[in-house]
Amino acid sequence: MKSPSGEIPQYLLIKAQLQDRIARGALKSGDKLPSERELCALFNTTRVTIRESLAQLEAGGLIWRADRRGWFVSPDRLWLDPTQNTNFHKLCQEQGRTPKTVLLEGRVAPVPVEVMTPLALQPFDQIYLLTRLRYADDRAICYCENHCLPARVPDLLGHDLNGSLTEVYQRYYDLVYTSMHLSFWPTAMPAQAAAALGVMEGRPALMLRRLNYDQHGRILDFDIEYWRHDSLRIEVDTH
Amino acid sequence: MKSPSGEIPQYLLIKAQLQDRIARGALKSGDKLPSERELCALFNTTRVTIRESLAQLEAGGLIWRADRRGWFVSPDRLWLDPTQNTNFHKLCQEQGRTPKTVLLEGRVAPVPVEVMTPLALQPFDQIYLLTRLRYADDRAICYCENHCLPARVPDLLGHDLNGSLTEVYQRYYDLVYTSMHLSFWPTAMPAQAAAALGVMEGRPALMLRRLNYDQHGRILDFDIEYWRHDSLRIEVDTH
DNA sequence: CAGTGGTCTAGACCACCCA
DNA sequence: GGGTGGTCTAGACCACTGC
Repeated sequence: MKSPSGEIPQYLLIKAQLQDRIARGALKSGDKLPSERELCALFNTTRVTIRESLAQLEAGGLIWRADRRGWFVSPDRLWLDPTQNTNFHKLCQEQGRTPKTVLLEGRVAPVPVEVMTPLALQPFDQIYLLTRLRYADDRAICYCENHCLPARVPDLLGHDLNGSLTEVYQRYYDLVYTSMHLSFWPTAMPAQAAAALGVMEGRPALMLRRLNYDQHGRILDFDIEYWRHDSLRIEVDTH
Repeated sequence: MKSPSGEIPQYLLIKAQLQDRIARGALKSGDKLPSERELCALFNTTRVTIRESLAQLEAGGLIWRADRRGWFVSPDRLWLDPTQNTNFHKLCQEQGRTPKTVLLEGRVAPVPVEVMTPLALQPFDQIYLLTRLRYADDRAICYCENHCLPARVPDLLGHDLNGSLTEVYQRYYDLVYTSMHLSFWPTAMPAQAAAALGVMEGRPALMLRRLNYDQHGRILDFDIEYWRHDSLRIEVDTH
């Protein structure tokens, strides 16, 4: 059955029907959608078409896919005011979610080129590179690389980095995030972040870069974060 | 030719090659890519596979499609600090781009539900609804709906709204944008915005909502903007 | 092991754009 | 009118998941 000329394409009709079921609560946050082949049978079409509908719902942040496990209805977005110096754990708790941060790797590394300029370093300077994964309600939603200056936080790797970095800074180094320069834009999920988050490489993501300053106005560290694009809403208040 | 087991899929290899050509400048901003069928021949594969590669490059903001005209290399992103009260025209000029704003429609309308609460209105209150399209270098990049309060700006529709709204507010009503509450997240392009921007419905987009206040701290208006997701970078400085 | 999603083939027809 | 992208069909094989 072709979509006749001038009409709305099938995949948009299917998308609308699925969207409707989600809006009406017939499919709730966390629910698994029927398998692609079941959807094919339901809507009497082929997988290519079904997958076009699913991809659009994914782009809209209504559903997400767990690699090879199927499609699920997305939970509500976490929201974040980047100008407030709150940390991830507090944020989650205020919004009724259960936070978790896991250190994937912590090591000394030469400064990556794209981080060199913001951190005002030379090509072969060394930094602490922390790779961490953030969860809300046991769903991995953010892959995070912290580039920290050994001059500011000597022996950083000796501490437990599975929690809030803010608190480690404050407790052991007497350093407080005070201001920052933040930039972000939609991008494609890079391979490493994709693998850690269990999403597919190249799918839409939200990239966030943050250059942090301490209470003395000195550069403190530089973060690069990749968020699942359905998991975050940014709120800024200039009052 | 199948991608043998355990190897990198073809579409990622093709994506990488195209990405490489763009990075090396063999394909420059604004250039048109070869047609999909030519790419099929070049990489010895089918359109489904090629289109997967192109979709990923699009998701990453490296290329964009002009409906039924082909694929083009994206220009650099405009950047915007939402906490600075600058307007679109100044922004473009500072970044060496040629701005243009076109009024698509201006009319009195009942307040849409999702705008009612932020504007502190009642269900059947009326507003001025402006629908505008913003261009940088003759490429439509932002579809914008302004919901303005008749109480603040009586007779707004009597003025020329093809330029900066900021300036109209200031010149004729002595009102200045002073603070705002801003929220945004990645979403799918809705039908109306898609049609105006000449992109396809459902493709990734960046949605931005802004509640503006005047110099007296009163609510002034509410904007909903849809940006091509490859055209904007947000920068916030909390110094 | 049955079924899933991930990837891919080799076509097709259509509306629309541009020359 | 030839070529483009937009949509769709009807299959296929694979690696992996979950039972």
